[in-house]
Amino acid sequence: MIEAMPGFDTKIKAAVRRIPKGKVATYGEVAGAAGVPRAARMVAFTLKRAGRTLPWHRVVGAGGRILLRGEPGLEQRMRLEAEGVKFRGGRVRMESHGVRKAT
DNA sequence: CGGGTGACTTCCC
DNA sequence: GGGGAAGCCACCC
Repeated sequence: MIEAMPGFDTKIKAAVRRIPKGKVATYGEVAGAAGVPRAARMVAFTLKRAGRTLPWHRVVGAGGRILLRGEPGLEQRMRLEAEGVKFRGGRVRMESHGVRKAT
């Protein structure tokens, strides 16, 4: 109703945008929110294509690992920390920031 | 329409 | 904990 089933990348953007500040979501989560849990790769690719119009830095890999390499990955970690996200080793504390419930 | 690609995920050693 | 391989999906040319 409020939407007419837009393209995938559109849903990805919407999902990423609704990630609360100080929290992070995995590609799989975002993909799931978009309707296809297995399209995690697509999420990453779409995010890149989307550009900086969304909080892409709130999207991390499974387990809270930053998959980005080089500068962008470093920047992402810095941004997350700036939002209050805590890291352990080189991973986000999904137990506290994971949108998903901790088991 | 077909093929290549990727910021993925998961399993196994 | 680290490395390698396979599977999956949608986008782009």
